[in-house]
Amino acid sequence: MRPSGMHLIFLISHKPYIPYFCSHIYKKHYIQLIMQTTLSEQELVRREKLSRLQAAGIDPYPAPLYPVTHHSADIKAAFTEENKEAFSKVCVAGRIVSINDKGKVFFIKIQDSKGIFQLYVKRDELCPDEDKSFWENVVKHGLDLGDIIGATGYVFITKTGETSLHTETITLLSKSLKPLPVVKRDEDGNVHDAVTDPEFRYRQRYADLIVTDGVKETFVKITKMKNAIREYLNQQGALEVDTPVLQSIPGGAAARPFITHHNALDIPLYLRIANELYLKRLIVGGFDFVYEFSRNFRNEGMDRTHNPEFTVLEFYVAYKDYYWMMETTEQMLEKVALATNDTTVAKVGENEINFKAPYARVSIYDAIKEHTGFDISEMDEAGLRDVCKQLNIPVAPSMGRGKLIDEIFGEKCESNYIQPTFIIDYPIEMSPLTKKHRTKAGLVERFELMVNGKEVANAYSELNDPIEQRERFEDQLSLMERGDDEAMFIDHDFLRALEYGMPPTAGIGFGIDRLAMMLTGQSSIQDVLFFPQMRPEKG
RNA sequence: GAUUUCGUAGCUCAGCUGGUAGAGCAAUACACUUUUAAUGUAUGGGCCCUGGGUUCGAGUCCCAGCGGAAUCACCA
Repeated sequence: MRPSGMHLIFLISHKPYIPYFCSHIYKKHYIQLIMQTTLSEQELVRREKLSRLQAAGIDPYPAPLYPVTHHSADIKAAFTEENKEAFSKVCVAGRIVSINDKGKVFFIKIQDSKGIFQLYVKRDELCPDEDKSFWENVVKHGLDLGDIIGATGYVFITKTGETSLHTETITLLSKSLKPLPVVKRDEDGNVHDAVTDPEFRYRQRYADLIVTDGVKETFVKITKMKNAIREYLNQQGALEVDTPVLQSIPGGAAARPFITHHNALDIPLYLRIANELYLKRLIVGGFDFVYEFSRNFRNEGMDRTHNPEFTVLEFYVAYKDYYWMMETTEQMLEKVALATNDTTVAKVGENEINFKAPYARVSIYDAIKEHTGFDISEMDEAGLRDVCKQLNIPVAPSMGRGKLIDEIFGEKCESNYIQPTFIIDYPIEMSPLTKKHRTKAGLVERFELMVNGKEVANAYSELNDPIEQRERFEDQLSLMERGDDEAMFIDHDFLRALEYGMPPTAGIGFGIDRLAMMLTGQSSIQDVLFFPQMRPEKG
């Protein structure tokens, strides 16, 4: 039978802040969450330890800065018996990840931002006098896995050969009240009892970062990748810009938007599905080369390659065309891959993908001919429907010629392009913002970059004829009337901008999360987003 | 949205054809002054996801719900 204390309810002393717009249901849910948090045995033990530390005059959450001088990995890399003088006064800090209690000696491993480092903590060193209360109260009975501590001392190498800190002082910097999952690593580097539950890992990414090997490294790589992209573009003279996330007309892509409401204006607003139309307005305004890492929002399904919010890098360059853009793309990706992984080859599952330029260029008609045997270049909508039927591809009546071709390609061709490949010259119906092909009737100057069977980038010679752009928008409108809920709206302000005159321009959008997946070898988008979208936790 | 599958201690996981729960790590206590997945001894810890049903009896079987994952559909 548990003592009643085990059922302690964690009460908050002040009134919880509940946002005024919360519905009654959310309010109820929120209060339940706070009031019904029952503590586990171990959580209670930690709270008791906290009280005992405070009673002993130790502040478990001290305010002053802690003068850290070294990081774990730096000491391990630099320390030798010969230069030990340089490590005679060292101050480190980190989270306790293991405590090995040897009686009057503790081996405590702390994890800092660069790795794990061992503290050798001897009772008579910390408490040289008769008074051993600090040892008893803090080291022996006050510390837990997960606590953040600081330590000073000198570096040495133990009998077993591990570079360690001979500890002279220990300071508790933050008491941990919630036990972390315990993951053990043996001397061969094998991990035991790793946390594999995706729900835990994604919901509590903070804990995942502490406990799961390689997670931090993945995100560091992603930042490197983005930095390399910025560096490349900045060197080309590009200007990084910001454009609206809240838009009254969600344009630039075919997708279902999230809708929200602006109270003061009393109008609906949409979270952007793309930033394309705004970047082109800036080209009209006289910038030659602009880019933006655009967080886009699409109200569609989610799975291992789709998150409701995701990042697209778009850039637009005046006086260029899509051929120029292909060259720029392959040059940039080669450099970015190299900067991220020190090699142009990325391993994704079974496949080795080489980002070294140049990449193959295949027209979409050739791709379809190669993988299905059908030459559809001259076919009308009825012919395409017949081909889809023969290929067992389900189609909807709302689909026009362009969409049908897209279906055939997506179904039968896309997955075959493992190495980076430009698929070029798309049918006009599926590209309402793209310039007509200079020589091939019915096609536009557009390419998609396929890598590992997935679309990574989409680019074109931008349509800058305002009259034709208006007609293309109107075609979209008729698609909408046929029932295509992803067809584009007419953006009159964008048309007005084009009427002032936009130089010939090449533009591209990169799926940054997908690129991140490939360059870090992850197979799900959740593993390249710190906080992937999840269903709300139940109360 | 559809199908399949999973949900047991803080963590990783056992639990057979139904008989009201086990291990390792973590926790608590003790021992051990250079350990390394430390060790030894002892102890505590479970609304077996939730709600129904079948049954003398359900962690186990059935139904519904919640949550996760995989596959498919839509999309990047």
